[in-house]
Amino acid sequence: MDEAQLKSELQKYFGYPAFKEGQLDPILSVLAGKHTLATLPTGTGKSLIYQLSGYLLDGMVVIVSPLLSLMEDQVAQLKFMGEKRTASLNSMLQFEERQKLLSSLDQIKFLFLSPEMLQNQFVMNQLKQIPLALFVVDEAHCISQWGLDFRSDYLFLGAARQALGNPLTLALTATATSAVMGDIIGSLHIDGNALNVFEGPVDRANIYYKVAAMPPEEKNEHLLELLKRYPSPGIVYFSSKAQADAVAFMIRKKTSLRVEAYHADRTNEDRITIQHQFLQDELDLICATSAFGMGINKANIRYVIHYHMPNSLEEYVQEIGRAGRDGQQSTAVLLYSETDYNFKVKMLQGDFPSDFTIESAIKNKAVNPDYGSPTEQTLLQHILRQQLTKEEAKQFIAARRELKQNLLKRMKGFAETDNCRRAYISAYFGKSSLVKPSHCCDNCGIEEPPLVGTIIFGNAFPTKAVPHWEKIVSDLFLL
DNA sequence: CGTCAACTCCCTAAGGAGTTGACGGTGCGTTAGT
Repeated sequence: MDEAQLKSELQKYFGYPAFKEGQLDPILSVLAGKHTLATLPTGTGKSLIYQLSGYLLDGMVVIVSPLLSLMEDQVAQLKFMGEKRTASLNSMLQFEERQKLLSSLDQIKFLFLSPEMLQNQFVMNQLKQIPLALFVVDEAHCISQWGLDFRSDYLFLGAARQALGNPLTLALTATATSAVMGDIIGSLHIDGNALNVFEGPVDRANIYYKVAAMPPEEKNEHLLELLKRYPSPGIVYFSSKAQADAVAFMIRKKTSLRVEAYHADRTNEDRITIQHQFLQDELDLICATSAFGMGINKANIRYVIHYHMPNSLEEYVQEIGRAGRDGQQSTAVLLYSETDYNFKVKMLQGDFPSDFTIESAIKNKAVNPDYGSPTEQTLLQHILRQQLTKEEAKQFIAARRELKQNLLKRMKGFAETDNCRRAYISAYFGKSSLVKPSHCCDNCGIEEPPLVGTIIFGNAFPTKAVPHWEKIVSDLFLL
């Protein structure tokens, strides 16, 4: 199929007159029967790639997705477009619903599920009965980011693929270094000769980069100064749930900004409500941990501030990439402190099993569930599955530790460089050419660009807060 | 890493000095049944 024919199919199925940048080539590749890995910035219509390809191929499209909320969003979107042959197979289904779905898979065109679900033998047996058009791995960087120490089922996607007869495969992600792409291809057991890779742009020209170095105790003050100048909405990222809560509380007390904290300790209901309010512009900013963001498609986010740096530049780029999807000028600020870096280095040490733990796990052929963090246990289970010797296991752990430390060092390098930060990111992702926008970064000696929008800070709702009775009583008795 | 809260000790008791320990984040599916 050529480009002109594809365009008319696009018109027919979706009513769009033209493809967005980066969509066409992966679709042509898939339709030519090639396994395909494509990196495209979020918000540029990644899902259309498997949707249109799926329509033009016979059989069911299976989409592996990391989050229940993403599956539900995608199903809702397809149903909204009139595609009823869509379902999500996950733990939210009642047994009867699940049974009904699994016994009528031949009625389904797009099936969403988690990597964990593909470990279920009954599910796999049902899937094997159905001809597959395409096996899609959405947010494929999760394989590399989570597979070894967090959600090990990501490592078994390759085995699941093979059990399903090596179906045509499409892996999609926003950004990936060559190392991450290597992890993805390797874990999926894809034959490199039958693979096409398409890399989209990494740079986001409308985001201005800035790093402000300061000791931790000055961050609150500095953050308030920024919020005084920046129009809503925005995101502030933290690497601790407690600090996200504390700073959200502080902002609520000192400004009239509408703010909520978002992290894994919030209830599901709260998380859904907060996300919804944010999307509806009913919140000005969210104080979040890394739990917030995947699948968030909000166009008008004006700033992303990092109260703490993340563990890698990949994560940083993903998180700041949520700003300025509408193309308007936006700003990314990192509040950098070497204390934070040292703390993360220390934490990284505790993330890995000691030699003693490795040896006893291998000796007992089992992981002691009472000892070590969940991530350590996941790593040990991997060691046992791979049947590594003690020496191999120690080398594996040492290499893993070094890799994580290097990721962190490159993040630190970004914060501390005196050269162009945009160029640093570009080089990190292996891009050779870079066109610098007029508002590049603080190191390019360029003033921070003005942002368009309404500044709320302290003047929108001048309310004198009435303290809760418990607070009055507590103050009275100096509790 | 370096800070800070909680604890112990002193012993007349109170509160000050010294010591110790804590200190990060991401989510599936799970339960019986096909």
